This record gives sequence, structure tokens and C-alpha cells, in this order.
Amino acid sequence: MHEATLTIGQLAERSGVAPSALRYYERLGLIRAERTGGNQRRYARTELRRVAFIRISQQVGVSLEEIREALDSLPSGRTPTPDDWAALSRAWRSRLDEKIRLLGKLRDDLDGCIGCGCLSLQRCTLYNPGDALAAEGSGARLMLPRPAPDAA
Amino acid sequence: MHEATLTIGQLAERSGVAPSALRYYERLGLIRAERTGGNQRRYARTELRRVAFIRISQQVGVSLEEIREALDSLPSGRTPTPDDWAALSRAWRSRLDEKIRLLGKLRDDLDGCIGCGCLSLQRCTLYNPGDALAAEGSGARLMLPRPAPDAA
DNA sequence: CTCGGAGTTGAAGCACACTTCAACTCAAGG
DNA sequence: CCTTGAGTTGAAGTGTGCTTCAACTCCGAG
Repeated sequence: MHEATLTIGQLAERSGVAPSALRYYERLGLIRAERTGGNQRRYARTELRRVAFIRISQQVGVSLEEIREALDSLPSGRTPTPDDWAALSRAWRSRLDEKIRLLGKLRDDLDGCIGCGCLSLQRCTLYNPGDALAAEGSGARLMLPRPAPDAA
Repeated sequence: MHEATLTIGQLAERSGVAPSALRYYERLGLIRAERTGGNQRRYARTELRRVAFIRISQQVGVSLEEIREALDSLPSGRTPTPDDWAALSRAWRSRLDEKIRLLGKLRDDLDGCIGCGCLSLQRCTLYNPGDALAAEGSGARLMLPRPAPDAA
């Protein structure tokens, strides 16, 4: 054991991601695998890090397609260095910061708005954030047109 | 205009939710409507508040089924008072607090873990949070077994 | 009364992120 | 060598949250 490469079962066990999901990720171009003579997948240990990044990103509410785009920014020729990963995580960090900020605002608005019973869609800050949607017709609008997938 | 009840189109416009989605919510038991003699829906204005609550809750990553359960806790006989809504929002607030806490931890871990290049699934706090998953076999595990739907 | 926009239904379709299945092959211990 | 658990594929199925469609009815201004 502790070979240079991992079977799909080993990667699944170590990452906590089902083999079927790993094959799915591969189809989407998120991870890659070498093949043995018998056509079985063998994963470089660096793929563990990619899977880690994928799952963490999903927690933040990023779609697999967006994650694929981010991973595409990693160098393809060489094994990504810590610096490569750090560059990637910086972008994700600001995404996290923004998400945390939004949730905090939502919480405060919930306190002041639903809490006081004013949730009437009229002049409510939860429904009229005052930014992007301000000019979209006359009626009150919800904050986000369509909710995106995320983690609980 | 400014009648006591709203047509589905009016509710859709004021809430920012498509008529098809409103009918879907009704099928799931999240909102209710009276019917005219001609079988058309007429919504009490208090339904606006329910729709508001639904959309806000979705932002926090709550499924429609969970939202339905929460709304079921509102009094059915009378129009919910501000206090009724406040009770509901208190539970949601702690959910928000928890979610914010988790995201904050994720961000800090990302900084200290991916940032430094140690994202190896071995002795990494992102993968071994030390709580519920600690006794689940010997291999490293991801934080959450399955990501749930949420908002971006 | 008539016309057209708004509303009604059930059924089907879509997007995402996977899982399950059937039928088959591979690989490694006894 | 043989068995058995692990791996392979493409296709189909699942759950959530809707949207779209066809075929039809309603309602209110003119």
C-alpha cells in the first residue's frame, strides 16, 4: 500500500466522494486519471487536492461548471505548486467574504424586518436592496432572481 | 386597483416570483388562495408575506419541504401576527448564525490550509473537523457527506 | 356582445449533481 | 488457474425546483 497512484476506490475512500461522483467529475473535466493496461483509472495523489477543492467550493455554492473554469486556471504542464493553489483560493476567499457579508445582512434585515412584522414587500430593505434591481420595473422585487445550489 | 385580494399575476409581479412557481408552491402547500366563481386564484395580501419568507429562506439554503414545515407552525385559523412571524424568524436566525459561523470557519481554514499548500487531506482541519466524522473509519473525510441546495 | 389578455389544468421538459443498473473485464490472493 | 471483489461503460433513473406547452376558460374594457 501507499503506492504512487490511487485506484478509484482508494480516492473515493480518502476523499469521501463516491466513485460514481468521481467518474462524473472526470466526465466534466474536473479531475483526470491515468489508465492501466486494463483500462482502470489510476489517480495521481495530486488529484486528492483537486477533489478537496471541488468539495470545498461546492460548500460555498459554486457550480461544478464554475469550479471547472477555476481549475482550468491551474498550470496543465506541471503539478500545481502551493502558490498556484493559493492564487485560486484567494479568489474563493473573496467569494466567501461576499457570501458571509450577504448572509449577515440577511440576518440583520430578518431581525429588523420580519422580526417587527413589516415584511410587506413595500419599502422593505430585504426586497428593495437598492442596487441592481432598483430600475427593474415599479413593483417590489426579491433579492436574487434565482437561487443557486450550495451547501447546508 | 389596490383591492383586498391579488390575482396570481399581481402576486407574481409584487413578489418577483413567476406565476408557475406560485402554483408550484401552492401544490406543495406553501401558500394558499381563494377561488373566484370562475376558478381563478385570489390571494390574500398576507400571502405576500409568506412568499417573502419562502424566498428569504431559500437564500439560506432551506428546502421547500423544510419551509413548508416551518410555515405549518403559523396559526391556521387567524392571520399571523407580527409575533407569529417573529417566532418563526428566530429559528431562522439561529440557522443563519450557524451558517455564517460555518462559512467563517471555512474561510479561515481555506486561508491557513489551501493558502499554505497543505491541502493534502491528511491532518487538515478542513477534512478532519474533529467532530461528527471523527470516528467514521480511518481515512480522511470531507466535511459534509452531501451538499444541500442553497443560494448564491 | 365581443375580443384579447390573463388565468386554468395536467403532463412533459429542463438543469444540476449525482446514483443505479446491467453486462462486462480486471487484478490479485489462495 | 480460479474465484472474487473492484473496476469499466453507457444508459437510465432520482430529487429538487421550477418552466413550458397545449388546450381550454375567465373577465373586463369597448
